[in-house]
Amino acid sequence: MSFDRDHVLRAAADLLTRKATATTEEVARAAGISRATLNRHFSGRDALVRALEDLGIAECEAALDAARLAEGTAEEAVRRLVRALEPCTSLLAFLYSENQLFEGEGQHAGWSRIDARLTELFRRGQESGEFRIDLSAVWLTEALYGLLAAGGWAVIEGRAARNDFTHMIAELLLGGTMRRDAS
Amino acid sequence: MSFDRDHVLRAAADLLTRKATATTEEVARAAGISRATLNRHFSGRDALVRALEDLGIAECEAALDAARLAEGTAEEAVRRLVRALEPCTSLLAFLYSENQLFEGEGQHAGWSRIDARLTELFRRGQESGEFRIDLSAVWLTEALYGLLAAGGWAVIEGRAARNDFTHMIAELLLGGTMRRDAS
DNA sequence: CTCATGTGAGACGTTCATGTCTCATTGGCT
DNA sequence: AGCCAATGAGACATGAACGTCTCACATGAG
Repeated sequence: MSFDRDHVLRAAADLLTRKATATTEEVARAAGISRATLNRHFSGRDALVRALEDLGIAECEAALDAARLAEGTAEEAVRRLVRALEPCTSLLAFLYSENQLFEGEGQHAGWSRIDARLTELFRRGQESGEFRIDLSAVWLTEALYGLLAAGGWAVIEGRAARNDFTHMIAELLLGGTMRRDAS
Repeated sequence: MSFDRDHVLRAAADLLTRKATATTEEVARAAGISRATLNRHFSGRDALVRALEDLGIAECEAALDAARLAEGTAEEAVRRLVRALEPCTSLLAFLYSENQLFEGEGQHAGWSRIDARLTELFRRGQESGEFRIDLSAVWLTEALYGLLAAGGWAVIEGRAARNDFTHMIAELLLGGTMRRDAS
């Protein structure tokens, strides 16, 4: 009966990922609480979305830590990264589209930190000679976001299996569509 | 002074891509007409979005035709495809996120046709031995959408140059991040 | 010139999401 | 048992977006 903030945030993320325009009443119902209680703990819809953003950033940074991006080859690091990011994909997909939904308004500083760490990973791969240099590290970061969101939605809508998620994204991002003749 | 339907649709697409929640008044102002006139020609916001969807589908199918997906190698076809799709990327990005915004509601039959043609292209590449078969053709289609949207937004927000668009997307989709040792 | 069509500006009513408030009830703690 | 804090249900007011309508004006055709 006691208010479970984390549970509410996860339920909200699940619903809003499927339907970004859901009303606060729908969010409350999905979380199993009343609209009044939702407003008691999050002063307004904006505050809820911001809390979701904070949660997403925290999970994302935790995933980056767990993936140990600086260790081993960049290729291995990217694989670990995608695997670590998989659990928070739906939240990421929601926040990704939410960011496109509105104009500038200055984005959360956390995203800049995450962007920087991802870009650094791709840059490391380029400097070590593993990754090609004709695709900028910034673009590779953007592409990773896009593929994560696309994969997340494909899974949600049943066009892809959740088990394939990590493989699909990591393989496409690293190896591309073309068949490799020789290793 | 005479009403230019096509011009209005393009202005609406440009604005809505940047700000999907724009008001009908903002859309009208962006198109240089009054809100009343906008409502005279499109009975409601839904009708406008549907018209945008029809336009996007038509342009997309025209691009598929122009790319001659059945000719040459699948790789060449994909490159022609990305190049042909580039002009309507912003419209595609808007419709892509718009589709995720709402639940099912049955999607336009045009998208199914386009999906089928794209999937067929990737399947052809797999059967000819050009493309790897551990990534399903359906997923490659989804990934293409995701990369197009990511690229479109990156260009809009100035994180990537429009000139690089075709190269960025086609190269990443086909070749991936990893450097090729031998051709 | 005259008239008709189409447009812009603005007012108006409606709908809907939202935030706040009240009040009865519940569940836990002493 | 008795008390306190938190919750759920519902009413209420507010504001925004929308669709419709009216009226004045302009442009083009006859």
